[in-house]
Order: sequence, then structure tokens, then C-alpha cells
Amino acid sequence: MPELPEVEVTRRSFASQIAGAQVLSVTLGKPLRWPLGRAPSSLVGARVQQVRRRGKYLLIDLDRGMLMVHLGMSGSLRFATQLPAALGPHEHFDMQTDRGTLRLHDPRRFGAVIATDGDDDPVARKLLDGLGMEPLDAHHFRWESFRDGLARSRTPIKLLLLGGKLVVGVGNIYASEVLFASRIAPTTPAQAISAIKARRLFQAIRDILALAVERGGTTLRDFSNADGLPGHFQLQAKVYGREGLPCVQCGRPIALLRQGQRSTFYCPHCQKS
DNA sequence: AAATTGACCTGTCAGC
DNA sequence: TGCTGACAGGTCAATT
Repeated sequence: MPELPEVEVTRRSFASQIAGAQVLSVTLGKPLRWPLGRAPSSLVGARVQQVRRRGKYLLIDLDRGMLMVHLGMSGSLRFATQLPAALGPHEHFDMQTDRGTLRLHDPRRFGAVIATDGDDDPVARKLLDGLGMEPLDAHHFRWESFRDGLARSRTPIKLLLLGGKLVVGVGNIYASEVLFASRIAPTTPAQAISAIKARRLFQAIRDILALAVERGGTTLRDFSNADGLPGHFQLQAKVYGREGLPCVQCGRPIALLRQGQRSTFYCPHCQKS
């Protein structure tokens, strides 16, 4: 479910509500991708300061430590005052505070909640170091760095975008969408992309992710923010999930391709190397 | 160093 | 109806 826009929409939907809250108790369901990292009771009494995001990680700063939350493939967060006391079968992390309860729902359990000492904690460093540029941060997402990153790689551009080493947050849906918007074939080796097209791709990543955040996420499936609301003005995918349907530009059928065991959707007529 | 591939886990859907 | 296989929005570890 969650690529950068969905994670950012989630962050915005509960960050200001949870800021200043004091942790009352923590309950765990089934194990997630990684263990919490310390006893849940050690979080009790801590105060939440702010909620940041790095790539697809949510970083919840506490007055002692930092909680890292990743939604994996199927995770979603709720923050509310009135939640059922008992955890459902797919709810695996629950943090009660004096302002409400933060609860992770994650059927596939590819997500993670990790308690660390902060940004410099080795566990946090291991996960966050090496992540690429933040596409919605103008200071970090630099055209020169992006262009140089493309020039250094022969990897097919779709896979390079998914990799997260050059730019973070572009997942399987948005990778197909930004390549369609910039009219680049997904198999094109990164270093073979012309300057003109690279520039279009750079802009498309910024514009499409920003628009998706504005609209509250994608239209696919059942994404909802931490208020449990779906968000009414969700972004329409132009190619993702549209195999065989007419291209919105030229009317020819959208094609499906497998790259790195993931589906890529594209228009063979509109997108060229 | 860069590029593949497999693994994690559960739900859903198409086809027989 | 039930079974089987394919697939799903992510990413890390192990292997070439």
C-alpha cells in the first residue's frame, strides 16, 4: 500500500495530534519484520516530540529515543482516542498515550516498529544511511546529483528508481507513473537517458509525488490515513494496473512487463528509450 | 562494486 | 465448493 505519498499523508494525519503525548503502555501482537529492539515497557513514560519521515520510514522522536515505523507492503496506522481495547488479528503494535492510541494494522507483517536511541543509534544508522535523496525536499533533491546518479548506472531506469539509493520513496506504482509522464521506456539503462528526458523525469518525480500527497494518496485499493479516512481526491494512475486498457495519450493498449519480479506498466508507443 | 535472486507472510482472486 | 497457483504498494541478505 504505502509509497512515499501514503507514508507522508499518514504522517501529516497524526503528527500534530500525537506531539506532546505521553506513552502509557505498549502492546505487541505477532512479530513484525524486526523485533522492537527493547522491552515495550521501556517506552512507558516517554513523551512524543515530533514525527518526521525519511524515505518510507516514519520517525517518531521521543524525549528519550526514537521509534521507527515502516509500513512494509500492507501496513497502515491509526491514531484515535476511541479504539477497541482488544487488538485485531492483524494488529501488531499498539501504543497508548494520554492523547490517543497509535495502532499498526499489517496483515503481511513486512512492516517494522523499532525502538532506537535516536538518529545516531547503530540500528537507525544501518537502516537510514545509504538512502537516496528526498524528492520533496528541494535542498536534497538536486538536479546535478540526479543527473550524475543516472550517468553512473547501467541499471534499467525502473529498477534504479525502485532501488532507493538515488532517490527515495518511488515505489512500484509511482515508478511506472513517473516514467510514463516523462515518456521514458522502463527498460532504458539509466546512463542512456538523454538530458532532456532526465530533466523531465526529475520534474515528474517531484510533481507526481507532491500531487499525490496533496490528493491524499493513490486511488488503488483501500489506503486510509491515521484518521481512518480514505481521502477524497486521490490520484488517478495513468498506467499502473491498466494492462490492455487504452493509453490515455495515444489510445493503444498499455503493456505489462516483469522487472526484478515486479510488474511494470507502460505504453510501448509513448515511452521510448 | 553492481546485478540478480530468494526470502519474509497473509490475503485475494482467477481458473480448473 | 474447494483446491492451486499467481500476485500484491517493500527491502534485506546471500549469491553471482
